[in-house]
Amino acid sequence: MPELPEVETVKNELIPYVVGRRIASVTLNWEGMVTPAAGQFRSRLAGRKITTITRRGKYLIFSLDSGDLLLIHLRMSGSLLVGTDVSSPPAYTRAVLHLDDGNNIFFRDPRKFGRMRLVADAAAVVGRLGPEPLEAGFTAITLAGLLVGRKAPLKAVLLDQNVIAGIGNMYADEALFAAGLHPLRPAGSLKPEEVKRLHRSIRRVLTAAINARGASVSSYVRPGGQKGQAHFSFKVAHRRGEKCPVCATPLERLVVRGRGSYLCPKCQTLENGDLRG
DNA sequence: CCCGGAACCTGAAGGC
DNA sequence: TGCCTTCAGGTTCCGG
Repeated sequence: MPELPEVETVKNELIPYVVGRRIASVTLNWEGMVTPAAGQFRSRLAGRKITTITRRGKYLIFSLDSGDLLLIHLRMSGSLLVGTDVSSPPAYTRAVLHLDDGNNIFFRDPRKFGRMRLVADAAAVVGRLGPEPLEAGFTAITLAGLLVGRKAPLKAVLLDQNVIAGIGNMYADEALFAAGLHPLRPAGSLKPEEVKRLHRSIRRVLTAAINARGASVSSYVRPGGQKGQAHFSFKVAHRRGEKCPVCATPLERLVVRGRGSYLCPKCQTLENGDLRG
């Protein structure tokens, strides 16, 4: 699933193909994925030059010379693929941005969850997102302030995009394991030392995943079609039944707020202040 | 405001 | 082998 490291990788690898190019035209095979409606979406994009691509949380933001912003969210199964052959697009291609140099951006998305929104003001979509966890300003003190007073499970708070932007199910599990914290710990119950460990773990896990070009556990691939490598370094995510790499206890999966959560029951206990991790 | 659950989708995996 | 059910999870919406 595309989370912060996957979206960051897609952004970095799309930039050489896209920045400075014009969108010649747009093909929509699934009109439900765009806002505003298809006609206006196409006409406002046609002929526009893409000046930059940035990322905010799990959103890709294409800046256009018209002042409009194209916000793309890959959700569960989306990927953006670069190619020149329009006659044989990737399977499940829902939209195509045809560029003025013969390249095309294919939005492949088997489950049709992905979305593209064309807006004049990005804040309307991303304005409520929490801080970027890899920015310098995101300190252990920042994190402590976000967790204080919350009774919700730690895992649920990490997944809340309005608290911290970009963490999804896989990296929440990996960060919690690295910090030795149980996903059901009430978020506000962490001691300062535990918050520090969690802060360090979040940044290490996300940085390592970006360096590995993302995790291809599902249908995620990079714009050139290559897979990422980050999942080979996962300690617990999607490894039910395997042994904990630290203590060899069989890993478990439980459901937290409807999300499958992988953990080591020995390294990640519910007891307040257990510093095993 | 907070929480939980359904809905959106469809391929993959598991059960019988 | 094949049909049927369940699972997967990012986000939004709705009810309590």
